[in-house]
Amino acid sequence: MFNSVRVRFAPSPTGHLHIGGARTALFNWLFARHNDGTFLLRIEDTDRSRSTAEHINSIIEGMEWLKMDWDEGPYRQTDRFDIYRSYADKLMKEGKAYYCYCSPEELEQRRKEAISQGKTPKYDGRCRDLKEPIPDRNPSIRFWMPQEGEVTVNDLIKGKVIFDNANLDDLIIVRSDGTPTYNFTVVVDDVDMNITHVIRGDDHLNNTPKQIHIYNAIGYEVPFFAHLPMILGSDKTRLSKRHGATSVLAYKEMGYLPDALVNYLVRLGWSHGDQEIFTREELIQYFSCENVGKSSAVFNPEKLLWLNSQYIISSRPEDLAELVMPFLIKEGIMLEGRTIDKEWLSKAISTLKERSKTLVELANSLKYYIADDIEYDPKAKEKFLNEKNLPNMIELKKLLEKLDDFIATDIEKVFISFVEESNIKLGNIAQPVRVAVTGRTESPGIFDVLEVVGKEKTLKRLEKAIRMIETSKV
RNA sequence: GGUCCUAUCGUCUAGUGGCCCAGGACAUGGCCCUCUCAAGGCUAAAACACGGGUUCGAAUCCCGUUGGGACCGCCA
Repeated sequence: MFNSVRVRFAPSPTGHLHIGGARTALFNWLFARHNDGTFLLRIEDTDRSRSTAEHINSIIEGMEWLKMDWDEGPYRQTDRFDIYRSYADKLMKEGKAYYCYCSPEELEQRRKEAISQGKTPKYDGRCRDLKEPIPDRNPSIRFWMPQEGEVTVNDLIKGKVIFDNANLDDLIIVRSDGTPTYNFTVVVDDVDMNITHVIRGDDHLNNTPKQIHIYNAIGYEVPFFAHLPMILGSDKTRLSKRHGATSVLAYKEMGYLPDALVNYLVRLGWSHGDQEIFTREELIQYFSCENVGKSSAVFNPEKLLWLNSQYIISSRPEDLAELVMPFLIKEGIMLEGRTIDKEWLSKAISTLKERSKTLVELANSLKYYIADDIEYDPKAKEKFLNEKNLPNMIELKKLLEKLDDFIATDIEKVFISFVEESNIKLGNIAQPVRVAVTGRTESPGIFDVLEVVGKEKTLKRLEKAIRMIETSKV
């Protein structure tokens, strides 16, 4: 039994935080929070040539955006080389590791040969019993893997998985330049950081038996393992750039809500009966490795989009007003630094919530509320802003001018009585007005639109439309 | 090629031997609501990969086949 749960997310900063990584992080985070444990962030940057500070920042930004807070770290493996060194020395001293003088080129050549002969490429162990160093060569350090027997991985998700030791390679734990390698650093760190549960992608399942042997050699108890199924693209191959956006921050820019992404990601592989939408609290309360599926899942952008629209619908307009602000500026709908009446904006948003699937869509719809002037959609203009509708528009404008309280219920009364008196359908007047005021054929209910746009702008826009029709008449 | 994982509607999944001639959700079609567009409601079509066992009984357990995926680096 362990005292308390300690889990970690250990990304390599060779790219942005992507969908797959984010889900791994999320499951770790949920597991920690559910068990009242500790969640740590560890940057695995031992590959110095491919790791960048920019990616570290981007990963952290992604984590923060998704509101997955960590209790310890971020640790960086490059800060911990002394620790790996001491463990490597210990293994050398105990005869559990040895110097290997084979050069990468030689190894590569032997590997190619093995493959061409149809054999499994495997290190032949030729340096194991070397008594004398080979001069003028910097050796790497290899771990002496047991050659007989088997290891079993007791996986919380996959169950019991048995590996034959004979298939395991003597892997390099320290490169010839003195830097440690992945399979060694993970074990040392997980031991050193008292990790109780290793939750990661199942692409690591095959590494696990090797790591277990390293745990044994170092003399530490192995943690629990949970290997998560992969996320695939629509063609069932590993999710990559080919499948569209894979960076978490790209979804931020496309106007997705972090909670929606989290909700979508958690349902890829995990379920709780038939429930589709969860609050964070529910996720933390319900999450368990037992309910994680074993098979890989295909990433489905349409369902994510639907979830996002659901989250927008259930958000408070005031909150959406804050969230949409950067998009209004980015889309050039609002000038940076210009102030806007928050209460009015919230009212506008409440009419738009259920027709916006993303914050970008919301911002674009907000355009006809905020802008001083509107542009007509050419087709809409042609169909509704014409001579046929002109008399009605003129008449309605007159009636609206007389209205003191420019609120939806009163506006509606004006429309209804006008429609009854002139014996036309509501649509016959609503659509031309809609185009005159929004420039489009689709919008929230016209009475609400007019109220939000306000009397002054409404009349101005109607006037403009009327004049435009009149001048084009000649 | 070797090793390992995996297999329910197009997709995400419920299902842990009888409650299942398989339920929910996205997407798709139809209808309702309606000033447009949505949202919402109703509804339709849509799956246990295949073959053997075990069992009174199998989507569920076992074996095989096939399909899919991952790993086999001085990458992580």
